[in-house]
Amino acid sequence: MEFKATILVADDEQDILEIVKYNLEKEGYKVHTASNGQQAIEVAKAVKPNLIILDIMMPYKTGIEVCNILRSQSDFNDTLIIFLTALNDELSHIKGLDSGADDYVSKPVSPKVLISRVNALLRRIQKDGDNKTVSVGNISIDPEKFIVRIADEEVVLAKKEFELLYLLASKPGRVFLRNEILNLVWGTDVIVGDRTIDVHIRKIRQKLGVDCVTTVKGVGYKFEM
Amino acid sequence: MEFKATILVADDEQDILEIVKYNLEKEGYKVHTASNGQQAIEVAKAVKPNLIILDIMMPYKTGIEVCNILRSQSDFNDTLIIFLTALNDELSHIKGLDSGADDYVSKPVSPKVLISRVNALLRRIQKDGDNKTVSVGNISIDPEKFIVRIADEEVVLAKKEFELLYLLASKPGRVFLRNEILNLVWGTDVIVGDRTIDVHIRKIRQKLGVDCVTTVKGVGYKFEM
DNA sequence: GGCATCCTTAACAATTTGGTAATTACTTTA
DNA sequence: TAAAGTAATTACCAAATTGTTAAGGATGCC
Repeated sequence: MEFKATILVADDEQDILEIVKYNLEKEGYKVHTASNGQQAIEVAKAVKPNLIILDIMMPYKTGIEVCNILRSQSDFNDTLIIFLTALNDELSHIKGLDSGADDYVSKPVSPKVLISRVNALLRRIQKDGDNKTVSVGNISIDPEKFIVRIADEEVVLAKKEFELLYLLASKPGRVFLRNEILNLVWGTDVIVGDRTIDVHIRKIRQKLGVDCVTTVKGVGYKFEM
Repeated sequence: MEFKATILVADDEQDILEIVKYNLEKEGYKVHTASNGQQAIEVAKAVKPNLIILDIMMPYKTGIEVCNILRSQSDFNDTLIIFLTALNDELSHIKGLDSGADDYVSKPVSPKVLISRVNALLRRIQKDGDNKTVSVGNISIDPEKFIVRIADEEVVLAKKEFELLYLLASKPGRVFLRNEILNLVWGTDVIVGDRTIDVHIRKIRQKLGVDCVTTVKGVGYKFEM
């Protein structure tokens, strides 16, 4: 993955949008922006960000409304939400958090502090074992060297095949839904047909020779020995 | 679960300790306390809290030190840490978060806001336990791996069978009306005949081999050993 | 440019599944 | 005990899902 995470920033003040965007990008995040509530929802649906920084007082829909709408959709269960707002009273603070947000930050705030808070939240959901070699049974998968070994025998996989296998093997036994696979291997912005997954799975099975990828009909695939 | 979660509060000011403890308990949390850094570590190891509220300036060990020590132990990977401190400068704020804490709150803070923040953090963690393995007797049902085990023997169920069994087993002993089953497994917008449930129940019983799904005539079905 | 490899898609085959109907068996009630 | 209501069983078929193959465009390498 190229970016650490994808973040959507929604604020109706252009200045703030730019400052925040600049600082987040400097930190290695992929940043999208929206300048009102309605737009925030649209962009969120389109790019499925990992985290959303929301102003509260915005035209069309307030941040609170946006938060409520997103929280009511299971697609956004894992999406972190930070309110970044000039509203500094206790009640807003509590209302913001209780509406399902993960953090509430009052303006003005230094970019550094904001970044630290973003990092802190994302740290929690960051995938463990990011670039580590996975070993299951006599199969080992090394994402750094891009090598798969079966009983010390080297197997050459193409990029997508490798990524797919690595994903499945990163949590042996766990079933990955077709949707999850699409999101995690292909990304949310690429649209590929369902057969594509099958074909790659087939190539993996073919090349590995060992039957270690199991189909769970109607659900997805899993890796197991 | 008796308590919503277990929380450790560490502060050297007795007043604060009591106020925070009182408010957290009112909210349904199990609360332990410590009045210095060293003690905080000991209590943490003893009770394995879900969340720790740490003052920074404490005798023996500062909150930052406590945080670093705990974060270096894998036992406390999932333990949430909130700094609650009078240090209000930007640098402390950043240092606190970057040392691995999940939130940083400056004193003075209203108990309500603190509670909201605690709730917000714990909400995240508890969501993870969403699809968790259900175990009753020697049967375990793991929705992540999509596996049913009876005394370590793996049983393969089809999707609908699995969903149905998982529903029943999620509340052992509780009777699910046919209507409930239809709504929860098939959804409200799908219309299927009554016999359909029977047939799936039958397949489950057949595949499991153990008689753990009981018919309650005229009412519905329940799971029990 | 020519060649090889990779990714994706389309088309079709193979398989699994989920649902229904028909029949039988069981329970409850009158 | 008969009748009515409810559930179990069986077998079958349609729909959904996945497997397989082949082909074309894209990309990179020599």
